Amino acid sequence: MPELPEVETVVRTVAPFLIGKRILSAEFSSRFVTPGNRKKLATALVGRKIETIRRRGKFIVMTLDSGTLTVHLGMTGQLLVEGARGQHVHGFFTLDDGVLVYRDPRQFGRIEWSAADPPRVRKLGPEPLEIGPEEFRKRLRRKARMKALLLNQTFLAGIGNIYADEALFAAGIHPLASAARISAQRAERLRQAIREILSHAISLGGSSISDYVDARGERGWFQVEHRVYGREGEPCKTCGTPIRKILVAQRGTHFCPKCQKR
DNA sequence: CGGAGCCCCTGTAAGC
DNA sequence: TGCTTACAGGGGCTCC
Repeated sequence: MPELPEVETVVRTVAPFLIGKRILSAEFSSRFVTPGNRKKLATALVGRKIETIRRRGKFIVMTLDSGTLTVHLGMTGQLLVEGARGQHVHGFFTLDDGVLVYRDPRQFGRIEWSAADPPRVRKLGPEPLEIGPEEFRKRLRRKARMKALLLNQTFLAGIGNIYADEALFAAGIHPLASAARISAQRAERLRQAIREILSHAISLGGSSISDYVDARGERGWFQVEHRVYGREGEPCKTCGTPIRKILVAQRGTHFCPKCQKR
């Protein structure tokens, strides 16, 4: 499931192939990935030149010579610099040099074209790798439970289920802890943990749990360093206590009941 | 505003 | 073995 480190890796691996390229034609086949008039969208993109590409939260934002193309990978989306039309391919771009393929078995991803950054990008909270201690503490003054807050993209942009669980473990915070009651010290520990975990995950090309690969089709390696995510019943790497899994905000939530007290 | 609950989707795995 | 059901989850939505 692509979160900040995976999307960052996709952007880094796709950028060298895309910058300066022109879209000769585009085809879209999913009414979920590309809601609205798909033919119109395809036509609008013909002849457009890709000028910049960046990550914002879990979004891939491409500036074209006219308009902005925004891609969200959802759960199983892949942006590939080579490939062919086939099963689960819902976006196919012919460029003046090569092709760009959007593949997404579950179709939770979205591709949209707009004049500027779309509202859901504008609503995003700060980048977790950029936020400072004071702004972070200020944003924690909320009643929400920590796990739910970390998943909230208007709080911080880019953290999903895996990195929320990993960061809370690293900071010794129980997922059900109330955000507003986190001490200043522990809040700063959490901010640092988020930074370290996301940076480390980026350096390992992200986490490949099911079908995540970067734009070249390469898997990431951070999954082998997960301390809690996907480790229900296995011993905590710090204290040996079996990792527990509960449901918080409709998401599977993994934590160590001894290292993460409420 | 918070949060529960549901929905979109399909591959995989568990249950019968 | 083969069918059915549960589950995985990002994010948008409604409702309280």
